[in-house]
Amino acid sequence: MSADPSTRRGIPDATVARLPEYLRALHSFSDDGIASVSSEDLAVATGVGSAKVRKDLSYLGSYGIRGVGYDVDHLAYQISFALGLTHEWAVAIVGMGNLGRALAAYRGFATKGFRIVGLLDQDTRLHGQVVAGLPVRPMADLAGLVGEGLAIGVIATPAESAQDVCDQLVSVGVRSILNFAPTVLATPPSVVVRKVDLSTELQILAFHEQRKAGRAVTLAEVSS
Amino acid sequence: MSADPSTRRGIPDATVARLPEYLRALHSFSDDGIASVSSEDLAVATGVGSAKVRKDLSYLGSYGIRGVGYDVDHLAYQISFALGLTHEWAVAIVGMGNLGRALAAYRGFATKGFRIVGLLDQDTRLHGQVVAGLPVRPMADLAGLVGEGLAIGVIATPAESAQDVCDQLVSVGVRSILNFAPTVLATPPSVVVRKVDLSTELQILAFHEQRKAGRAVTLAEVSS
DNA sequence: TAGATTGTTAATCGATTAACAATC
DNA sequence: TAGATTGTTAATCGATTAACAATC
Repeated sequence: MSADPSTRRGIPDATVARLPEYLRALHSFSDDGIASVSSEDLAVATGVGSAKVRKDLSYLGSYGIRGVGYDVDHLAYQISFALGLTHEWAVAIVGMGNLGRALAAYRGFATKGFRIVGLLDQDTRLHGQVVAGLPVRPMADLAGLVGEGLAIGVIATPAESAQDVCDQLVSVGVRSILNFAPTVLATPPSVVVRKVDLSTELQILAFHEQRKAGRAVTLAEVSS
Repeated sequence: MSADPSTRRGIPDATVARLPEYLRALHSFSDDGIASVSSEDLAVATGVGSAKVRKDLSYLGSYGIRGVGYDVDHLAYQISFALGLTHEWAVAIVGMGNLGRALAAYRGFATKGFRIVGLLDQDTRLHGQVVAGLPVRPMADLAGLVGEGLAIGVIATPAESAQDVCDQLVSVGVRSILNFAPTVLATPPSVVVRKVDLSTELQILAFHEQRKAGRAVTLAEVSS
């Protein structure tokens, strides 16, 4: 039984990355007044494949009912619990350029259980400026924020200062970092870094686009 | 020999996703005046593991020299070629909210071979407004942009309008889409969609943070 | 030649998928 | 009971890794 707590640890990374997607779909079903869904319903809503949905959910425990499906609200709660979303997480954003300001203004965080508790920048000229209702603060305020529960740091600085900022986050005890700067960060193994890189995403699309263009040329040649 | 053109197709997805990272490292080496690097040098710069670096590069061909390493500029060119970055790609951004504006202002695109050729929004009140030097245009202008070479569409709208915008992009012939809206897009199989979701990233970090917090509690209990 | 480093092999690991017994 | 759908198994697939022969 994978509901056994002793085997409940060790949810595969690929599964963890899909859990937020299922959660979003479940919230949407709940908003539509749908109380129960099958793995096939979730598959259609997330584009994931019903066998994979069932396998993923089985890592959390046995929360479905054979012949019936999954209770929408109960499953949503179980996924939230597994992801650690049953309490709020405090987030700080470092780097108040265009991207940092956009992130600070983004409403999606609050509704998902993340609270922005600090906006920071190394540029003293920005200190005190109000962005999305919060004052921009100096890096020296980091330690105090950690005392207030800061758990996750978001780096939205240029590449050049990202490692320095990362070191400061790590030194005050932040162990989860979301990095938007286009650079690889060196951190101790205890720190988890996830990276979002806009140029990398476009480059991967370019690779596929080029392959499609290549095929189109081949077809054009064949048909001429 | 994997340099054989007949086997050069079919670079694994995981490898494609790492090629931009190698390319960035190589540009950095080149800027520092370094002409030749080993797979170990690239491993350190990218955090990837030298065996994986060599395996990844072997899918492109045999561009290294045994006992010596890789010529920085030549390897950078080969990766650029494989990714389809030897010519410019035209990009349109749809959705001129905070995020869309930040993306429009981002300098990183231009230096990587992507040119923003259009900013669009469904809101008529924004039309004509100038963002990052370009006027915001109505969705009806999309078809014309495709005629001018538009290849990649970036969706930076709220979730509610993302599918509609996506359908419009697909209908005019855009087959590569980068989606920042927190929703799953339905597209024909010929369209490649990549998704960047800020909330999902934070939720994955929350999962790991929670596991660490759980361990810390256990340790605290043991040591008390 | 001696030392260094690639490119490739083969073993291992982790993720996906189809099928179906269990069971509501 | 008959129909539906889960949870799990086992096969398959793809990615990672260590080791080393090839070779500069």
